[in-house]
Amino acid sequence: MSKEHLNLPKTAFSMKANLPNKEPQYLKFWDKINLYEKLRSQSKGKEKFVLHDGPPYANGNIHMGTALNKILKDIITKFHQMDGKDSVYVPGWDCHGLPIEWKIEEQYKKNKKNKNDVPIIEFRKECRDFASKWINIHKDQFKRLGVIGDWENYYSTMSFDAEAQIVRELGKFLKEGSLYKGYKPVLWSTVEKTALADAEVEYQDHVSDTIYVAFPVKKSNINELIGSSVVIWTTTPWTIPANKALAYNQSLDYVLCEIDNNDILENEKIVIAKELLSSVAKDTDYKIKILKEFEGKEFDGTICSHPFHKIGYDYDVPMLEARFVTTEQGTGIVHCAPSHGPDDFNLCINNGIKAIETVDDDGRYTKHIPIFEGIHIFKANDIVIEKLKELKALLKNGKLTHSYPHSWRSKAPLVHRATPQWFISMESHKLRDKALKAINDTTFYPSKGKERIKAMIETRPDWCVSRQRVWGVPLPIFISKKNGEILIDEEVFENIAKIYEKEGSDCWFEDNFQRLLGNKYKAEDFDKTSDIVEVWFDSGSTHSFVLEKREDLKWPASMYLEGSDQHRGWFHSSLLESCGTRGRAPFESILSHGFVVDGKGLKMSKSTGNVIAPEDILKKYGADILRIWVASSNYAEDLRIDYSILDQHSESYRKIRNTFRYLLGNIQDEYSKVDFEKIDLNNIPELEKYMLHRLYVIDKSFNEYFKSYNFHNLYKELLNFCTVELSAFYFDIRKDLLYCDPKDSKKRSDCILILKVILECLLKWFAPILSFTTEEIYHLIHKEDNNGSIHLQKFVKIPYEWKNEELNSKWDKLKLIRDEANISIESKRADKIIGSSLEANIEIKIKDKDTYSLAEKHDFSEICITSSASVSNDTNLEKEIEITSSKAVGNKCPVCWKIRENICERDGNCHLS
RNA sequence: GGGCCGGUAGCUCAGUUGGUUAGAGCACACCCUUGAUAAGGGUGGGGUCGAAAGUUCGAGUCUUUCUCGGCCCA
Repeated sequence: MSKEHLNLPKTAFSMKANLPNKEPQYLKFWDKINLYEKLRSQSKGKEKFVLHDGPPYANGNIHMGTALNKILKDIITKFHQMDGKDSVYVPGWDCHGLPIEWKIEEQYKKNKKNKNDVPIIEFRKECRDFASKWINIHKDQFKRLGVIGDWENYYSTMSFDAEAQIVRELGKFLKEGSLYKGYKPVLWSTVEKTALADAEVEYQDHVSDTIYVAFPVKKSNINELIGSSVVIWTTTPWTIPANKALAYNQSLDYVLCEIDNNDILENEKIVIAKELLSSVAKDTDYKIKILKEFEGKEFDGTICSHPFHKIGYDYDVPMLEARFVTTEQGTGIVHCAPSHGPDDFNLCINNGIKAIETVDDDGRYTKHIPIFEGIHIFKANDIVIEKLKELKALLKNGKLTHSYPHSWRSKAPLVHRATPQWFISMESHKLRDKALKAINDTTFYPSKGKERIKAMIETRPDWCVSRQRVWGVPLPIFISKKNGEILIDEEVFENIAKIYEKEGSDCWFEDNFQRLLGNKYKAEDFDKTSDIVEVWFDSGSTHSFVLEKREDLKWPASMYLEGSDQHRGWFHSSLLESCGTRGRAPFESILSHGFVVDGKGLKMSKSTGNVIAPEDILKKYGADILRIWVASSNYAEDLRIDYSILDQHSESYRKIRNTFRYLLGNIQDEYSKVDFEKIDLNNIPELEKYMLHRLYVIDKSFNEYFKSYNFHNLYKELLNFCTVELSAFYFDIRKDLLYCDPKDSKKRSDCILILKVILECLLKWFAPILSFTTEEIYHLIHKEDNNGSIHLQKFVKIPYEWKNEELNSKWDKLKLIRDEANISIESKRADKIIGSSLEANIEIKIKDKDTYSLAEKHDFSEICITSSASVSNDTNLEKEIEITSSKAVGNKCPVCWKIRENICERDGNCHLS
């Protein structure tokens, strides 16, 4: 008997995947057939699923986080597409902003060029070119991951229509009146007369004046405090005139004390933190006696007077609870000048105290600072100290050398200074309430995202949308020279937008801005602001210039999908922008994923040396392995990755690949579509019927998992199906039939039919994840469909009739018997009595009558792959099942390799082929 | 420092309202097979569920503290 007479598997589907080399061919193919266009035209009129792309910043190569994000988006997009929707994905990029400006300035630095010598428009052009360059690089990197989208017509925040629409959006807030002018501290250089970004700051040692200042208590729930003074310590005496509040920590203990020299202060009793008592005593050289101890939380409701209350500073200075107050230095009570520190600003704004313009561009006190107006802040310390002494408010002064921010350019010390900024109010037009309601109307995956963003919206201050930079959309604000009022006229905003649509926003920076104003107003009557819009407003508006503007999309989006940091970023800004302008969220659902960390759960960083680049993975494993990693990881938590984890996934991939290979080999790559509805369930073997039931069950949970975006369980289900139910069970049992039966026997044909069914199911189930491999298989079995693609297919519809719970529970029992048989065979194998299971005969004894009557109808030599099997009933058994195996004696059939005493009916069966 | 989240076998993950001896796949070990062959099958070992305390007849599950890690804020 020669092997040619057997029906051995034969397929062109290689065992070795060679993904890194093969995948790029499919990228070219998708390009060639214009897959994206095909998908759109094919699904015209179908219900839309729009996953709106959160724009990555067009700067630097992609990293694992971006790869994860894009693959996850692609998997979801493909799932919905195959589910029968028109699932549209339009990628986008965020282009404006400081990091790009910074990159260009760095290049200037290298070339010894001065930024101030370069015209703004030229500088902006360089920024634009820089962003364009990275968009193109990103595009190729994202495509390589197998992501299908409208790469030709992507969106960007720097496109002319985007810049125009951003103006229109701001116009809506201006018109409504929720966009107002306020003040906020920024790091300011009085030398360069400009605000500096964090990246432009250098820290150097600096000698500062230090002062202990007493604030008389005016009102308190602790009676003993009346007539005492709360003492603060600061290294910036010049900010004392701008003081508006004091901060304490409710979890610290405080003391009321008496100091030995009662002539120096207005009040002889002082209040400081208990823990800092000795350091204050040492610092000031006073003897301090404790009169009373109390907890920080008792400060609640306490109001002090300003140390200058006698000379016109007669406002209340409330004591506010703040966690940033520590006992590292000072007195445990911190002086707050909302115009001169970010902590101070935030604490005060949350308590209804706004920052004002206390210091002008040159560094001189403004009219809001009585007595000191016109004095330069760098010369003010001595004057302030003198005044404090005079008014008996100074406990002690000294000097301190500490690390202090300086300008990287001029090396001059910087200050926090409140500058005019533009804010969107959270309250004036109920933006906070609208946003909170919108959160409730949104579905979150995972659900914990809801609480996270809710907590932020509940407590966030007004949204500052202005920045003192140049690479961005200019704030479309004109201020009347006559009365200082903002020009609010929709016609003007629309006029600007129309101009931007044609030529972009560069024209804002031209000296003559008459044409921006149109004919209605005269340029000479107005000042033009020089601020740009902060980039979160840009990206928060993408819904308006992408979702609303494009015919192929819909508003609101079906889903926004980003890393969990975007609860404060894009989810947040999009929510506010849309609630402010349209009263609802621009998304129906939000899916947030965790961060990529290394195999130990630590964040990736260059210094730790645990960074893995997507490029390395693509080269070594291929995109499909990376896609498996995405699908199999639980995105609700952080996602671990290292080479051992990838090795493991690539092992699983091989298992899946070989499952396909078995299917393809046995149908000899000759696939024909099976009409699921037409399978005659009463006319196929029970095992095949059982497999159809299994397909039904898997499909059901597949759909449940997909609908809840539970991919790691979905993937696990599919992988287990391949491993446990197919490879180790069904395929193993059916090898005998497939290899040894006549090619056209009824039973074998039935099996082949089921293999085709399984192939189609698996191929489609895996397609959104294994985008390349499933395409390879699709083309192997659809040679007629040259320009087709697996990604143009729909998921299978499994007939309800395939469901057969009764059969399922029956086979659960039969499988238990099979397990027992394997254990019995294994013991004989260990004793070297038998090798392969076909060398065994098994004798099955069953205690339970019902189980016996169920089992006796089956050929266990087939189920257990042995040469023979007997089944008998023995109610006297101790165990439920008892199986003895023995070495089969006789002749090995050259065809089916079963060992029989008689000649096997398959021996010499020459009509096999 | 604060807010939110998490820590279950080497790895990826299950573990319903607290209820038998905590599961699966992969990996690993050993064996078989050589007709899915750089494949396939079988058997098996492996976990003080991050730590401690508490509530309870009973805790992976509830409470508190601690610890490690992540994101955001400061």
